[in-house]
Amino acid sequence: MSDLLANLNSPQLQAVTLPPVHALILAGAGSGKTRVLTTRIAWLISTNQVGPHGVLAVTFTNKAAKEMTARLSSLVPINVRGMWIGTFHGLCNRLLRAHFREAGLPQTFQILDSADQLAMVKRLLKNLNIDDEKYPPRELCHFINAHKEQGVRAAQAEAYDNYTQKRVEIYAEYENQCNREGVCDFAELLLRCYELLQRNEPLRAHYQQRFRQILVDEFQDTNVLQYRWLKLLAGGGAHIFAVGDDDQSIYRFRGAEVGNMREFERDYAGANVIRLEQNYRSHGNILAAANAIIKNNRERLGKNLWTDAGDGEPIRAFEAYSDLDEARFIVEEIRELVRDGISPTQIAILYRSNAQSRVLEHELFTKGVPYKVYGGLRFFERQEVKHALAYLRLLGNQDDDTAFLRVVNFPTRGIGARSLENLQATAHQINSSLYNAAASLTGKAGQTVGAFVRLIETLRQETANLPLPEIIEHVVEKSGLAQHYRVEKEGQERLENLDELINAAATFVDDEGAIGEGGALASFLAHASLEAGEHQAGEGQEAVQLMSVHAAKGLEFDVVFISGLEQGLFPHENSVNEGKEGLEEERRLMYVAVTRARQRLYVSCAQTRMLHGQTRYCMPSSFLDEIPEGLMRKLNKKAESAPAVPAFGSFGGGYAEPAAGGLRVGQTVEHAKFGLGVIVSSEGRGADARVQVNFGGAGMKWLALEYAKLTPV
DNA sequence: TGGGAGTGCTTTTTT
DNA sequence: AGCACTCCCA
Repeated sequence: MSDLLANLNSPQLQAVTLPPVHALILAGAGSGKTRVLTTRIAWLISTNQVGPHGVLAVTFTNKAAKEMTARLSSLVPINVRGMWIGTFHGLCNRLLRAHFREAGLPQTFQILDSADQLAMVKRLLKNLNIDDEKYPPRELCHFINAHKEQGVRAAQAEAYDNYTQKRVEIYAEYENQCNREGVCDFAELLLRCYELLQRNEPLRAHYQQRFRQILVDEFQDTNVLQYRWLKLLAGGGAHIFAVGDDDQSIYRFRGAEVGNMREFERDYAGANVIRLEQNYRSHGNILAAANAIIKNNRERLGKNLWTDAGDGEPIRAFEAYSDLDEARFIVEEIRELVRDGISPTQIAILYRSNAQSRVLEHELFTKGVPYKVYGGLRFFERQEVKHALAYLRLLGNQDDDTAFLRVVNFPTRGIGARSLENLQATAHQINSSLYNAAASLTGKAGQTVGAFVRLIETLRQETANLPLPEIIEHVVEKSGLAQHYRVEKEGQERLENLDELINAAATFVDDEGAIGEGGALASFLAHASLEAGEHQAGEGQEAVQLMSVHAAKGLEFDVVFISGLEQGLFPHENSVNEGKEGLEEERRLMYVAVTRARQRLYVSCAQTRMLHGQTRYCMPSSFLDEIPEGLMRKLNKKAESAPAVPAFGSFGGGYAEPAAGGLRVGQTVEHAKFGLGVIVSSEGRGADARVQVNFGGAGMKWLALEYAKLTPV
């Protein structure tokens, strides 16, 4: 016990040893959040205030859930296996599997990932003869998800105009289709689970009695429905221990509701609020910069991080001529750091958008620096893996039209668009799944599709009673997938991934041991949908880490480079256009980026950047101005290296003479209304001369030189 | 049926 | 620039 609580600081200790009450822990970056959370659980269990059985711990990512489980089992000698520690989606899935009948789902219901959802919406639009230009499928997905995340079904959705009315109708059709097929999208898992508990009194009472202590990680990322779900579960007198940091809320764009933190304080008026403000991660200058930046946000619960680690090094700032120049600078610094003995794994390059990684990768590759990029395509999202999974899904649930369409003609077996149109029409008529409609099909289509259905039947018979990995092996082989990739020119890697899928299944069976409701296949498929990533190869490799700022949340490194700090990129113009809220979210993102660094932080920007195949001229990010000068050391090159900025008119209008007043492309200018901007291009001459100016936040403008007053800066 | 050419989009991302 | 998607022709 004393071991458990040793080395906690006073607020941490206070949080961990609170009596069973509602509590909100405002945990700043690097303040020992995960430690407090896990120690709290361990303390509650080891002091017999709750059994492992009575704990419900919720996280957002599988990684966080795994880490919590691992740490917990090292803290207390209990079997953490059966404990309810997981992601919102994972836990809801578990609950729905256990009570599939009450939830109105087939036992082997399958989970649609975002790509599956999009495919289904597209299919629906086609069937309903709706113009997908007027109703873009992506927007519809967002519309549907946003409603579900607010707990709103199509039947309750409000529409004040015809356009929205139509979207609600599509939403309703989508719900029907999902029900017909017996599939759930991600948001559905939560909503379905919530409704089940709300509607089913005995079930609710059961879980309310069971979970006495509910702990939530990253509470600032919860959406409306998730918070309601928590409140519902806690409704029988359980206590909620919520840990979060409003300053690190960076998922508003996907429905996260920072307001939940204030709401929590209001809903549980007696809740204890404890602030963890001592940072154990970063040196003083880095922390001071982070604090100075986040201070500019108005909507905050208030919190100021401090450290007793000393000031440390100044923040290094670099303004490059171009993105390539910036990449060169970063890679040069890294090579020096590595020569000085810093481990490459302790060096991270962060960027706002994934597209920025390209230049950096190129430069790292050229200089022979090993690196690893996080983000991008995940294992279970690869096409060959999705194909294999689609066959497996059909074995488990033949009504899964998405899976059906994915593989009915892959590898090709002579089933063309014509046949499928017929099939879909028939299915629509007799209100059945495509699979079942196949029997009613006549002619050539009937034969080819019939052969496919028989293939699935045969596979089902042949694999019944086989262990999971062998099922997959058999299906991959007999479906023709393996042969297809064997023949394909670039198929080798895909074949390897299919082997890897079989391995993943073997590992899954070993790890999970117990087979959940609906058998090994169903639970493996759920696992594949819910845990699309984490399958990172070469984890322990000595490589520099490249990732988006979002992906870096929760991680820390000795040395961090924040690249591309340019107005319009970071903060991103799309966010800035969303107004104050958008800008504040970008600022929180910057805060997250800065607080990843332990010892040394670099911030850099470029005057020009290739974006979407075009050169853009940029101004330094306003966030750079928010870092106090005294904390920074500027490392800019001397002017001797030739500026990458072309002279005025060297492209665009073909205007050879420099314009009056020393204006040229790349020149920073000031405008009375739009503020500071950079000249991007020019056209015309004399009285017709116009320049295009990037004003960052105020946008891109064409201005006539004769009228607009532009002062060179 | 399937490949090649043409078209359009492009912030962040977990589940 | 790069990628996904569509369309059209052999």
